[in-house]
Amino acid sequence: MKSTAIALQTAEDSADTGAQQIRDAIRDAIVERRLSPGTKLSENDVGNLFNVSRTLARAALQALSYEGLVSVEKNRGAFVAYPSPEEARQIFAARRLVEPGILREAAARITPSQIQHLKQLLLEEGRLMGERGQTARRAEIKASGDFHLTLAAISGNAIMQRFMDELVARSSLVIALYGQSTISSCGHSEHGDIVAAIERNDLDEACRLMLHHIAHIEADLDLRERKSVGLKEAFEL
Amino acid sequence: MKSTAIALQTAEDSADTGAQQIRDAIRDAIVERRLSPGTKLSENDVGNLFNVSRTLARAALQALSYEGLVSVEKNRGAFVAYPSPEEARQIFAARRLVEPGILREAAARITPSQIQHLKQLLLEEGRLMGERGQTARRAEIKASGDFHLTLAAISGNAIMQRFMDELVARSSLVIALYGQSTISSCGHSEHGDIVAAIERNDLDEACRLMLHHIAHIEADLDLRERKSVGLKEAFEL
DNA sequence: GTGCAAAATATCGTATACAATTTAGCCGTC
DNA sequence: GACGGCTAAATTGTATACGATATTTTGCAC
Repeated sequence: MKSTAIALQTAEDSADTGAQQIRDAIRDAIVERRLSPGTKLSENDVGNLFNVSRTLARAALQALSYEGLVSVEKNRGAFVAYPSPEEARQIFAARRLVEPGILREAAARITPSQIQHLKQLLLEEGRLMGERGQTARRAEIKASGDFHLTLAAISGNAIMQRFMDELVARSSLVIALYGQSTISSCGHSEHGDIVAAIERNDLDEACRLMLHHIAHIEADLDLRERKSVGLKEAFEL
Repeated sequence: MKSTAIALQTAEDSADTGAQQIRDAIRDAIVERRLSPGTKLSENDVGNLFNVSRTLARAALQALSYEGLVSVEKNRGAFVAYPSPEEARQIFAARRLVEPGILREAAARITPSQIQHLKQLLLEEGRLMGERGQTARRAEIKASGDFHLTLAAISGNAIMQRFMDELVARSSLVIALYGQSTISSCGHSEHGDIVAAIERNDLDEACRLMLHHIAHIEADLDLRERKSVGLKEAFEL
């Protein structure tokens, strides 16, 4: 198997050049659920896949481990993160904690053209929901997260934006693991409601809706401890 | 110069072994202000200082760059971060955003022994304020941050705790750069007030005090744009 | 055929080596 | 004396190499 999916933006200004691209490519693959939780990411394989040395592969995996998307176990290797139910709860607790604040900040600074941009996103999201197929599903997942990330971007705080990046990405992992409903991106309409509340400047309501929205996503999860079923238990009985 | 200051905790379970120690050592040096913003951290020097190869030095610097304590510029090297006034504002905005929430969560779960622990910290902090000398000053800086970090730990959310780690460390950098008053750790008494409010279960007041406290720290900063004064301007006139 | 021990294999941890880029010094010209 | 370009030194970017640790396989005894 040769290098399959690269094709990302050219480059940023910071960080080491090569590793960044690999990092982003893997990150996208995880967020779009082409890579399942627990999948082993050996440095050799990653390096071969992107035609770089283990050095760069390793750097990329390290970077991903800082965001919690990959867990590296000493002398054993790197794996796509497999968040525990407790971790999942903490991720959503963190989102409940920060997203209302981000929303308030964003609403305070939002411009008409940015509102337009948000609506554009919503439209796109709705369109994807109608389509069929894996690619549409993946795009939909991404679009669903993009709504929250765009709000963070509008808030104008780069630090919170980066944090939300991490939280949204990890949320995607959690949903992949524990999500029940087939509807991957829950409550598209809820996004619309939030925008509407922002537009009529009803911040308290917007925050309430945001919290409701997050709770709604979380409610779709089945966070019972799974005892790594891959063993004989799966076949007994 | 040989290896000077190591002596940290032995090891953790995750991440690569060696780089972690170096990372922590440099991190401590930055937070305690033994390393000034803008100081160049060449991979060679770091490696020599800790008697490891550039590989590990590089990994440590990369890790620090993810926390925003070090900025690596492509093909130019790594430097102790020199946060811009805008960055400084965002750091404190982020703290105002998350710390009340963390405080509420912590207060809801806090046990008597943890309250005791907090008071212990306060005592230690007060003791250090009385002492003289660089080492006492450094310990005081660390203790001041530890109060906020302990609260995050008590909240029981590992994700928020890690985020606070980053925010507190970066705050230390900002204060080193833009702080005016000689009193490095402002408002020790404010920490005490917060604990008191928690103890009598007055959460709203505790949050109010926390926000006031953060604002107080920020008010001591002089966040005017400094046009990299290292040039001729410093000598003209 | 099952269970354990030991070699073989795969994979990670770290160091070293080489290529590419930037920075500093030098020299000649204007 | 100041400016511009050229060469040399220093520093980073990436690859390869070697030793250490974990995993799998093999072989043998029971």
